[in-house]
Parts: sequence; C-alpha cells; structure tokens
Amino acid sequence: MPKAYDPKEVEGRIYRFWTEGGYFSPSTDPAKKPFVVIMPPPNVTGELHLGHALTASIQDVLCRWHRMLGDATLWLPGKDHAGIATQWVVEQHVARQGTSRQELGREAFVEQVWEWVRRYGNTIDEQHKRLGASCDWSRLSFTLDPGPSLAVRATFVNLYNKGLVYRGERIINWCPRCSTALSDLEVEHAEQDGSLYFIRYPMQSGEGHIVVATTRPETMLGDTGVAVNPEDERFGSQVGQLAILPIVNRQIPVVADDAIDPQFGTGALKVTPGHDATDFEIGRRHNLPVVTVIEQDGTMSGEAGTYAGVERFQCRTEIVQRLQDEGYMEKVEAYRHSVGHCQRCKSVVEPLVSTQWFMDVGRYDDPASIAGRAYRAVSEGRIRIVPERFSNVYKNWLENIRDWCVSRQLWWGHRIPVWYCRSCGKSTASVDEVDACSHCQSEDIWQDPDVLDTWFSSALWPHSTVGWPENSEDFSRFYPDADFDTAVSGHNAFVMETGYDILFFWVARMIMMGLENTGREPFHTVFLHGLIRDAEGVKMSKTKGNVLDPLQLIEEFGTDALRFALTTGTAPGNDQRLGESKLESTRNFANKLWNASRFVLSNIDRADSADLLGWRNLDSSSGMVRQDRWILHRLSLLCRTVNRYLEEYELGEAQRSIYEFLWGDYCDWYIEMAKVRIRSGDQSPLRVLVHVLERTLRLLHPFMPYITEEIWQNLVSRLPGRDGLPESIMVAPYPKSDEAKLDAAADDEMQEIIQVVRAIRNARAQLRIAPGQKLPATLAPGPLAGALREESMMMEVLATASPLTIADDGQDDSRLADQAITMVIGQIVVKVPLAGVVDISSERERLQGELLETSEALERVRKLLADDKFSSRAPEEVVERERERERSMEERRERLEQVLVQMPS
RNA sequence: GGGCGGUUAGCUCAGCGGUUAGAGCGCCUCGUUCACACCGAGGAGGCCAGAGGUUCAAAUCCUCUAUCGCCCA
Repeated sequence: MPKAYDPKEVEGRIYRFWTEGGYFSPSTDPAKKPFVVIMPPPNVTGELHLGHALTASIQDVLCRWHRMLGDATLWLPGKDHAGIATQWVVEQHVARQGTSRQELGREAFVEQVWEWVRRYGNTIDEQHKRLGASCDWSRLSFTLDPGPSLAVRATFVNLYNKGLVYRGERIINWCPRCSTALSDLEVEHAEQDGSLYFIRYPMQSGEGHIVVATTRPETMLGDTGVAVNPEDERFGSQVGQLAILPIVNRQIPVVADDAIDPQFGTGALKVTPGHDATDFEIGRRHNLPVVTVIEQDGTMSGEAGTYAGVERFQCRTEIVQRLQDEGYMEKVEAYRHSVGHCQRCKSVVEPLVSTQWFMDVGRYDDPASIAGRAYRAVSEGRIRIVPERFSNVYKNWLENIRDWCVSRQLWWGHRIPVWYCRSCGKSTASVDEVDACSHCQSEDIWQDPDVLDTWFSSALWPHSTVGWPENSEDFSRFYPDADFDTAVSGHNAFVMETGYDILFFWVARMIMMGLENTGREPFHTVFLHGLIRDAEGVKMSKTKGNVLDPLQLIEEFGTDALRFALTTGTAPGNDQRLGESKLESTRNFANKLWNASRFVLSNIDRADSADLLGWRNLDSSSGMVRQDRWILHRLSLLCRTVNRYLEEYELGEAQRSIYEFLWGDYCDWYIEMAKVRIRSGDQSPLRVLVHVLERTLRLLHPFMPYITEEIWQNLVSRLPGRDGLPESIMVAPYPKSDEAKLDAAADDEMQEIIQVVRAIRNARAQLRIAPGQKLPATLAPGPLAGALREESMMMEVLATASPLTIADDGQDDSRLADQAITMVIGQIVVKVPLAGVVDISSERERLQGELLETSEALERVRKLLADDKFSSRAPEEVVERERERERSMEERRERLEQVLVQMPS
C-alpha cells in the first residue's frame, strides 16, 4: 500500500467492482424490510453542483447504512425534463443555427430537444457515479419515460373526471420572456426601488377629484374602477359616483371594498382587473370589466390606444410624462416594493388574465380535499418532517395555498390529454390518444396545445417510478402498502430527503398527489438539509463566480473527503459553509485511516496466522488484558452511539463520533500501546487491532465508501477465518454494540492511566526536557496500584519516563519532595524528580492553587448534596454522580494536602 | 405585515436541561529512522449576544431587547 491514500487510483476501480457485483439493486428476499429513498429528480439539463452532491451524499449514507442493516434497500435515481429550462436551452441552440422554434414547428423542435437530451441528458448520472452513489441504475427513470408519462395522463384524467382539474379564465403569472403561465411558486419576489405615483382622477360630476397611488402607472389604461374602504370617511360621498380616467377618458365607478387598506397611499386604489391579482378579485366582486392593455410579449395592446405596441416599461415613462404635462400627477414618492420575477429567467412577471388549466386543491381544513389530506398527513404525524420546525412552514404554506395553475405554453413536456370538438364544442379527456369526440363522435377535434407543469410529473414521482398506475411488483414492494402503519412500523422505511428550499415544489406536492392517487402517504419521513454557501457565507452562484465544482473537489481531495466534508459538523436543516480548509481536514482524516491501516496490515504480514485466529469474534471472557478490554469497550460504545445518531438523522454527530474514536482512542492510544507490546514480542494485540479496525471500517463505510472498501479488501484478504464473509464491505452487516464487551472499570482505569501519561509529558514540556531524554518518575498509586503496575511498561514508553517506579501503598517517596515536580491525578501522585531544575516555591504555589480550586469545587458539591431539594428532586442517577464527584474530590484534596505537607518550606 | 432560524474559542461550526462547554482550522513551544509532516507531543484561547423569568439545576426551556439571515404575503 502506498504511503498516502490516492483516491484517483481507487475510486473508479471500486465503483466498477460494486456495479459488477450488482450490490445497488435491492434484495428480492421477501422477508426483508423495505427501505426506500426516491431521489428527487434533478434537472435533465443540469450539471452536478454542491447541492446535488450534498443530497446524494446524505441519501447514500442512509441507503448504505440500511443495506448493511439488511434491509431491502432501493435508492431510485431519475431526472425531470425541466420544461422551461430545457426548452430555453434548446431554443438558444437552434438560434445559433440560424433558425427558431417557430420556424421548425412543434414536431421538429421537440425532436431537437430529444436529440439534445440523448446527447447531454445523462451528464448528471455519470457525475453521481463519481460521488459513489449506490443508486439502482437499472431503475433509472425520466419523467418523460412511458411509465411516468402514463401516470401523468392517468392522474390528469382522474382529476378531470372528478372535476378537480378545470379550465378557466383567471389572472395568472405570465413570463413574457418564456411566454408561458407560471404557478405561484415559480415567481420569486424581490425588493426593488421604484416610485409611488399619485394620480388625480377627476370626478365626472365636475366636483373635485380622487387621488390614487400606484407603482405601475402604465396599467391605468386598463383601469375600470377606483376602490376605497367602506369605513374610510374621507371618500364617503364619492362612493357610487363616476370618475374620469385621464388620457383614456373612460368613466369608471368608485366602489367600496373591504380589501382596501386605508393606510396605503391615499386610501384610494385604482382597479385594473386585467393586470393585478387583487384588482381581479375586486373587479369580480363589483362586476368591473376586464381590460387587457398588455400583451403576452410585454408590449401594450390595442386597448392601450396610441400606446399600442410600446414596450411596457417604456410606456410607463411616457404615461408618467403625459400625466405630468397634463397636470394629473399630484406627486411622486420614492418607494421600495416587491416585484415578481420568473424563477427561470428573472424577467419581471406580468399578471395577465388568461385561460389556463388549474388543479383544485381545496382548502387545508377540508379533510376531503387534496390540500386537506396533505395537511393532516403531517399534522397527525403520519409524515414526520426532520427537523421538526419545518412542519410549521409546510402547514403554513398549505393554509394559504391557492389552486395550482398546471398548464404551460410550452412544447416540451407532457401534453395535456384533452381534445376539443369543433362540432359540439365539448372536450374529451383521455389517457389514450383520441380520434373522435367522446360526446358527438365527430372527428373534427384538436388536442390542447399546452403541456403540464414539470412539477406535475415530479409530484407523482414516488409512485410513478415504481409502476403506478399499474399494480406492479415494485409498486407493492417499494411504495407503502395499505396497511403500513407508522404507529407500528415507524417512520424510517420510506424516506424523502431533499433541501428545505424545495419543500413546496417537491415534497408538499408529492404528498398531495401521492395521497390523491394511491390513498397513502408516499413516505413517512421528510429529511431536509440546508444550503451550501461559500467560505464567506455567500450563496454560491455562477454569476458571482464563487461556485465550487464538486468534480474538481473530487479531483483535488477525493470523493470520500468531499462527502465527509459535506455532511460533518452540521446539524439537519442548517445552512453550512464549505471552504478548502474543511476539505483538507477530511482528506487528512482519510489519510490517517489509511496509515493506521497500513500499520495494522504490515503487522499482519509479519505475524503468524495463529496470532490472528479469532479476530472476528473475540472472546473477552478469557483473561484479556486491560488495554484490549478498554478499546473494545470504546468500540462498543461507539457502535451504540453511531446507530443511535443515524436513527435520529444526526449524520454529522455520527461522523464526529467515528472521527474521534479512530483518531483519538484508536490511533493516539491503542495503536501506540499495542506497539509497546508487539515490540516486546507479544503478538496478542494483533487480533484486537484487526477486529477493531474491521468494525470501524464498517461503521465508517456509509460515509466514506471508497477508502473503507479498499482497506477492507486489503485487510480481510490477509486474514484467516474468512468463511461467510461477504465479498464487499457494502453488504457486510453494520456493527451493533456488543454489550458483553462493555467494561466500565477498564475504561475508568485507562482514563486515569492516560491522564498520568499526559501529566508526565506535560511536565517534560514545561521543563523543556529534550524529547529523547529519559526521566525517572515515581508514582504513589493509591487504590490503582495493581492496574498501574500492569501498565507500567506501556507508560514508561509513552511518557518517556524511565525508570518508572511504583511505590508500595503508603510509602510515598517524600525524599524527592524538594527536587521534584509533583502532580495529583485522581488518587495517584506522580513525581518527576529533577534536581536543580524545579523551582520549589513556584511548585508550591501551583499546588496550592490546585488545592484551593479543589476545595472550592468540593464545597460546591457538598452544598448541592446537602440541599434537600436537590437530593429529593434530581434523578437518583444524577445524585449518585455528584456523590461520586464528592468522593473523588475529597481524595484529591487529601493527596494535595499530603504533598504540600511534605514539601520543605 | 406574518413566520422561522442564527448570535458559543481568532475563524467556521457542533452541543440544546445535569453543574468541569467541544471539534476542525488558525495561533504558540518542541519534534525528521520505528503507520502517517495529509504527522506526533505539549500549550494558550470562551461570563455560550443582552436583560428578566421557570427549575434543585439553564449555553440548553419561557418572555422581552438588540442584531444578522431566510421564507411567506
């Protein structure tokens, strides 16, 4: 094995080994419990960014862990067709070839998009493979595949037949650049500096005027009313009268409506039902006509009179000028307000009245509605969101949800399966292609030209990818079945993992549609992670140029280091920063593991195989030495801790525990202690070294899959007793805590002994003793005499203390008092004699300081224990711990006093 | 306007009822045969934003304040 871990040499080879072994496909054993993660489908135009890398790393950890637990684990990968984004990319592509979507026509253009998808659409899959993702590529799905497409049509037709999708004229969000309708979710609001214009509308009676305030003066051309709050006394007499719209000279009524905020502007609102969602509602209530003055391309319409054809923002400038010239503009104030932008192209969204398809999701408090069922799934705990605080965010969104605009004026996507009849005017919805009207059998029909929102198909993903609407084998196995009860079976078999920024787009809609189509929740745990920011805490974006490319990071640090860096030291749902220094530290950790393993392997190579027998199941009953019992105790605790953290989705804490065990307990102490024994000819630590390493590799495997597999293969191939060992670590059992190996006494003793070694090292450093120079040390051992004698050889070497004398109990060597540095560790007194170097008065001062500190701490504990309220109300366990603390501090104080008494004054 | 979150060592973050608050990075001292300088040994560094409250016990729970950030309208 090379001296440093070289990920490049390992990763490709290991991934091929896994794929060839078929380990990524779920077990077909019906006795095994399912564990299912459906990957939220990334965009087919996409390339892997750190967000994907994080998602995949977390999902892979969960899946590898469950696979090792023996569950039938399915991690299903896929992609969505990303209607707007993909169409836009290909439109630009054909533009460069000097043509256009319109020129090519629908069929030819869609073929071009397919061509593009065939060529570039699998980029992200290949990139996921670099991450070590153990998803089942044999089930790779695409939203436009036949299965998911059928699911889309079946869902639409079902909803149509129930009357839950409907076509209607509503005000919608329109993106003039993408020239399509958008759902509320696809509009991003951003604060912008603008102006608030105060415009006088003269009263028709000739008596005075009413002043309205607006941020969008150009829409006045489409005004059909003015609204005021009925309670607002300022306008009392004007309600019911007519005002004259300047420029247009249209007569418009002044109406009273509760929705008007008297505090905003002048309290009078110009009503433009054609270009504002609130105004549309007001207009409806008061039967105001809808006048559309802005076209779908963002220019003014014929209704705008002389402004027809003028671009909307240019028109604003011209209107403002004219109102000023003609004396209608009372004043203009600077005003900061929120403006909607298209999520994809960032154009300012135009509210427009348009005929679109909508999904009636109902209300959150109607248990029979789509939104209501989704609401209750979470509020009643059948679906648990981790971290819990996002439950409120989820519920709050559903409480305010409005019908979902699902039609898009695009060519790329699932075409709406509705045909209109020119003969009878009725429409037909059908899963299969239709060639005649279902009402009058006329063949003079045409299909709706629009496609469905991409998220419509994503919402079906957890059931459409496993075969719904067919009752397939996968559907019955990998989708919760009708009698799956979270109260009995828990929440951890069907998990949705994604970023919190996608809670509404994906998760909420998947829950809504899963319940609608199958009657069951599509998953029971929603595990949300946070955003990755750059080292300065700024959100990464291509335009800012602060993106870190995961593939480049893999090149530089290795996949395992990247994965570990992404998921360690973070709490669920929290944003995190990623910089080079974190990657360096995780790469160093991988290297540490590599080298510890090299040490173990080189010792195996030198050993007799007889010394290794029994490494898999160590028998702790047969007089194992303290060091071995200690590391096995620590390992058992670690197994317990790691499993518990994983169950709680605390991946970062799980990793930190492994890191600390491996680097601290195993490398810093156990290996160093084992070296002393091995050098003295004792081969007994070998099987323990191997046993602990092998289990630690398995514990770590879900997080660092490549390096653990590489080392594991190297390790087990050299060991005897391999019968029944799996071919790959990824299908080896995940280690469980071995309760029989817990040994608190060994742990306590070793902790004290380690403290003694540290104390001696510390004394040497303080006194600037050259590292190689051996110093004698004397221990007055107290009750630990036996343990200290047994470990004295190890302590001598690790503390470079020689000779290390352990005094008989009660025979402290007071003669050394005036030339030694003295330390008290628990009940052990350590003396390092150093004639001429030790300043006795500062020694005394230091020890007196320690005595004072101990006395004070002791007083505090005694006071606490003397408090009846404490002993009666605190749990027995806590009281006992305090008693124990009291005892140990008393002993320490006693030792310190003795030492001080012996010191010459 | 409504909601959520952050404020802990120089920096980035864990910890989220049990009294003695941790890690990584950085910093200081020392160290090159014996797994690893992508390393080892030792060390410095924190009234856990502020103020009240609940509790035997608060960084941790509650209230308010300040400040930064996010989501929804």
